[in-house]
Amino acid sequence: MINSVDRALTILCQYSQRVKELGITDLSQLLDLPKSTVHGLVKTLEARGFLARNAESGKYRLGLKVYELGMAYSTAIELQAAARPLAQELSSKHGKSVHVAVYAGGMAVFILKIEHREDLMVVPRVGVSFPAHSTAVGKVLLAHLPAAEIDKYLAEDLYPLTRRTITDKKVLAGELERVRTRGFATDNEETLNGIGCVAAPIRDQSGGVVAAISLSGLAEEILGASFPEASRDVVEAAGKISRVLGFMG
Amino acid sequence: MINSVDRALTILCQYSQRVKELGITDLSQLLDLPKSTVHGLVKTLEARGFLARNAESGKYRLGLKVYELGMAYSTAIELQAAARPLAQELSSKHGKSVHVAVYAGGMAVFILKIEHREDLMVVPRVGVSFPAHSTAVGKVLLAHLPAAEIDKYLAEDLYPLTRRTITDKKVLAGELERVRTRGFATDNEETLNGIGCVAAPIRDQSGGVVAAISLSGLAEEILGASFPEASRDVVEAAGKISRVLGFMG
DNA sequence: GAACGTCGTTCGACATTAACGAACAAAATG
DNA sequence: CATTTTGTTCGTTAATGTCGAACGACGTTC
Repeated sequence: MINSVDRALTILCQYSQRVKELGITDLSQLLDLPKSTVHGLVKTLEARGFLARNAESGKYRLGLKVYELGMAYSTAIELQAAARPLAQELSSKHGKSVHVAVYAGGMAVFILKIEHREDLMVVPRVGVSFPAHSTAVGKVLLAHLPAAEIDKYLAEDLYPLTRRTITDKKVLAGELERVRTRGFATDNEETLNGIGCVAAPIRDQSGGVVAAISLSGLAEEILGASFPEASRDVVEAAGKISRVLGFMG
Repeated sequence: MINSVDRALTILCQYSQRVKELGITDLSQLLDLPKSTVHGLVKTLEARGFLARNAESGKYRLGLKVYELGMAYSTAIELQAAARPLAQELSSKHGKSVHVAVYAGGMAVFILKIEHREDLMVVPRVGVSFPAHSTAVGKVLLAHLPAAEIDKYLAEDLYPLTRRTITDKKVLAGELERVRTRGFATDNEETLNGIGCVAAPIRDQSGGVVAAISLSGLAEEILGASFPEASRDVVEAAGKISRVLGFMG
């Protein structure tokens, strides 16, 4: 692991959809490094277009190169191509939002969203991430990780997002076991109050789970009267997408 | 400029929408560096999620972190928010595709596309870049760069994309001057045979040109009978978007 | 309007450490 | 089964990234 490279990447990781601008001093505090060290790293990132300086504030934003590369992220492109038509179909049949997410570092990162109505905006925009232990897609992805990875996740703090978020390791471990046997996961107001989700795993030709698809709506609806149909359709859509990706079920 | 960081970023820059996977050996040849050096850099990039290893091929792809950061590229988010409604309006009025692009390193990078019909797919997907000297948006962006930057661009080879691409420095310099005085640029089959575009500059509160918007269609249509209306509407849309961004014209 | 604080930037000395090539193992290829 | 190419490891060396202090440029405040 190369020190300076790791630090440069850590600088980039400070940015998010919420954190748009950071100055040299901000970064030197965040990384706990001398300003001169950060300066050198930032200037290198700027020269390659990974950071761009805001003329008025003097602070740095993410550069265009980051955007270009982000749009070249082939995994998302391929998953989107495979999932979009079936996700659209699922969404319009139920009149609810559909999301597709992948796993990374304890988070479910959303790479596709299809919203049926603007009034129920669950995921602000593609690219954001939610904790794996509270969301339905997160639980699906978590449940199919290697055992060692699951243990690592369970070892960390299961922080609550709502009153219903599962914060007990034993309970979550049992829930993940249920996800594997049932073939789908639920989120009963564990991430957002009033919102419920049902999610199922998407597999590729290797048989491994590469993503998860979910249907979201009011918890009382989706986990109530329409639950049998919703869970069936989500699992079915996930299966169809998996087959598009080359999975031989 | 820090050597190792620069090299790591260069590795990332090897990837594009066309180049999805690269192995250690591929990269060591591309960068003309020993394999062991590349190996260290790649492992660092992988540890931070900027690269991900494909289990079957053993080669490396862009990692999810790149996607997350790309979706956090605030410049594009803000421009998209400001431009989308007006671009949509422009597109549906003319029944043609509309694009918005920004400038970086001699290229026009597309950050928004609104297609009216699927049969006329000019820009494959957002995030791709086209040469600045052949496209209408490119000429607009080029024309409003600092003089030193323009000279630098003109000093390089103006490679042709079609028979009509401007490859002469003097001619292009004159064309850029016309773009500044007229307030818009055209692309008369200079990028793609049969395709014509009209583009105008988008400015922010500082008055500087931050992006360009274009209307594309069959060259004989858009640069023929509908040219007066098309150029007027594109310039008008660009002006409205500029005002949304805080420009006081 | 002057003094202060804060910002990004430059510089040089020091010691860390990134870079390299060779040798290794592992897998694909014929 | 031989051969080539892959990714990986290791140890040495000199290159170079790191750091703190000092600088100049803004913006703010009293």
